[in-house]
Amino acid sequence: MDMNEALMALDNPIRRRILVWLKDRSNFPPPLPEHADVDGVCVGYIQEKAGVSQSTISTYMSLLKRAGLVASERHGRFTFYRRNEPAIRTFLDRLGGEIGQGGHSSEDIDE
Amino acid sequence: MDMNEALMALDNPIRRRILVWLKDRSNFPPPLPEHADVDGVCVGYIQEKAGVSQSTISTYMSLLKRAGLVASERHGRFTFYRRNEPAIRTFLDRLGGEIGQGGHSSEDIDE
DNA sequence: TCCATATATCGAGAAATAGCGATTTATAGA
DNA sequence: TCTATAAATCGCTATTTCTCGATATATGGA
Repeated sequence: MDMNEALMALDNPIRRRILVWLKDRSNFPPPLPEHADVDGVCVGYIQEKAGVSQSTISTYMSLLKRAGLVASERHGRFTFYRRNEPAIRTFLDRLGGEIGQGGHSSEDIDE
Repeated sequence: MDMNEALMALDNPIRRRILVWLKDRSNFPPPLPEHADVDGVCVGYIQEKAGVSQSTISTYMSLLKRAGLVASERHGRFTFYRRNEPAIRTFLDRLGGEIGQGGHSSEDIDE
């Protein structure tokens, strides 16, 4: 969990919205029957909702994944992305611990 | 409180550290006697601890201030910066509300 | 008024990011 | 094997950010 990468990934309204959308699958079209049990949303659906190009959405999802905020799973030709809840919680906890009120050492901030 | 600006300001280890340093004045040299009662730290001390140029620290503090995360107060030739605790709390609350687990609408995210 | 000092602002070059279309890769199915 | 499709990667230009030194501004004191 690289705080810089996570903050960078989140410094974009569309990428933040994607994280929010992924909370609830009802934000997306129903999955193909064969994927009814897969946990996550395929890139195409996210792209459609975000309204950016295919290459841009792929880059966005890579950034979110590199930051650890989402996880991906490939099923056939489709890549499904889902929130990485423990990582998101860790990120929020660490950010709050660092910059929030209360004692915390700045030594914990990695370059 | 512009979330984008705040996240951008925080996507830099030195700026995050400054916010942490400002929690505790013992991180800085003792104030001039005449400023013993002033709440905040003057730019020069922050610059010295951060180890960046004078113009850079001024820019850093402007970014943090523009994001609302710090407030400033001028006393004579000195500008004192201090944490804006309510704003920091608001920022963390909003970020947690948005991207944290639990129901929240993505409509709340401003472009 | 004149000077010293603290900070802000300006201007610039380097580096990073944004977003796109084109291309490549991987996979399912005919 | 060949084709179609989903997604990733590449290459590009425009924009933004980074960081600095130089300059400007403001203020207190001689």
